[in-house]
Amino acid sequence: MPSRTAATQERRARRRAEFLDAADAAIREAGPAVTMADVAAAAGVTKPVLDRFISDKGDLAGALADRYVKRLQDILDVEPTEESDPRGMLDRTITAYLAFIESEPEIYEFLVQRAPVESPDVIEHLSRFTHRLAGKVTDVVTAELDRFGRSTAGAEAFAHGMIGMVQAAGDWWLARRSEGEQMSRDQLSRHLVRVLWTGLAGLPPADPETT
Amino acid sequence: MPSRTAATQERRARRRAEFLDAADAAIREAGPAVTMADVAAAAGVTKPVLDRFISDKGDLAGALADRYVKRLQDILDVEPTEESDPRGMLDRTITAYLAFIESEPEIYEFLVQRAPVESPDVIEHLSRFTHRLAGKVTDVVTAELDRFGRSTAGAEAFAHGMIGMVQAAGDWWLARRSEGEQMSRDQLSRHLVRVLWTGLAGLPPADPETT
DNA sequence: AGTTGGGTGTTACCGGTGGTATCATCTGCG
DNA sequence: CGCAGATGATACCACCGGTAACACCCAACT
Repeated sequence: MPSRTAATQERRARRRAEFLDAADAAIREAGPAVTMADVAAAAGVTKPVLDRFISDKGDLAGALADRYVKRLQDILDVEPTEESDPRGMLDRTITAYLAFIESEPEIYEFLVQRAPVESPDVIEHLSRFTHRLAGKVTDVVTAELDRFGRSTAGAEAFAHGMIGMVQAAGDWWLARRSEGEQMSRDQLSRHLVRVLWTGLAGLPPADPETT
Repeated sequence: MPSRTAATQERRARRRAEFLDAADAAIREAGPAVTMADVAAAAGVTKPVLDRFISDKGDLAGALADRYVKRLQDILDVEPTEESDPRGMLDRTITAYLAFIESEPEIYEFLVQRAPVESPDVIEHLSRFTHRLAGKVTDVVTAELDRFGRSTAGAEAFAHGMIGMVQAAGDWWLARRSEGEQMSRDQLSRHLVRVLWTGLAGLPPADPETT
């Protein structure tokens, strides 16, 4: 009867989650360059205990990346309003993204700068996230291009570039946020949407001999 | 008379450059995750000798970043052709950038992923580079916006976003480059230019406009 | 009850990497 | 020759990630 082991596994999972919480707190407090000892200390235990639940640093980075990515995904997964206006959705998505990086800069930095060098797993994770996101964007963009009668050939490249544009503009905005008067989150989002949306119209018409 | 010391300093500088060459070679051979010992071995000496000329890993990363950034800057500093067509310059710049990351992927990865975590110096370096580049782009963009009679308020955000778009699209293209038939460097560049250039027209006021 | 075994904790250690102190050697030059 | 400074190497330290070994606790079985 595995009632014992089942309960144990339950506990293990909960414990692991606690350690991830501790890591989360440690990152927020000590910055993105946390050590395993820091995390263990934040959880009130010593290293080997931590290791029983989190195999190595790659595992930690992977698990945290998973959490953060899920959170980000939830945040970015804006409800398609009744009329499902793609441009409005894009605006809301970008605004949500900016709000995220603004509220959790340490975590953001850990996620995109520190974690990937710890394990290829994280790279894979982030890459998959980006691709899922780019996939959605590609769908929306492709639909819109069809509506405009434009070639959809470069839709995927455009989607990836679009994500990069939002990220870079977000980094810039985040770094400048404190200096003097700066554009608001909503202003930046609207600005980017405007540029990107109009950029769509720059794609060539759908007849052959494109790109 | 400091002829002795002057000659020595000359030698020191040359030696340092040799070690940087060795580091360069080591990165190309062993990937972006080089250790100081690797570099020392590549230069045919032991660690402490290396340390006499390169104070620490941050120094190494900084010096390499400096080199690579200079090279990239030279590459991106396309000659303004007689008619100084801004759109053509943008196209040539992007193409040159893509050629760089395609020819030196290890160095590119070291520069943007590994080196920044080694020292804030590198972050500063890259940040300055990006800002210089964004400054130039901002100038061009602002001029163009003026020509179109558009607001230049978001020109800087646009410039940074634009760089991010090119980088993200470049990463995507680089990763997919080997898989199946993929768009060529020139195609991607043209594609991005088209999108970005038209995006300019999406910038707001001055008067109501199309779509 | 007592024993037993899995879960939980700690101390002590290893291997690797960045960085340094100390000592040996070579070179140029009066 | 003999000195000084530059150049070299060995041996070491500190820190971090990771692990082995051992000690405790508590529930379950007999």
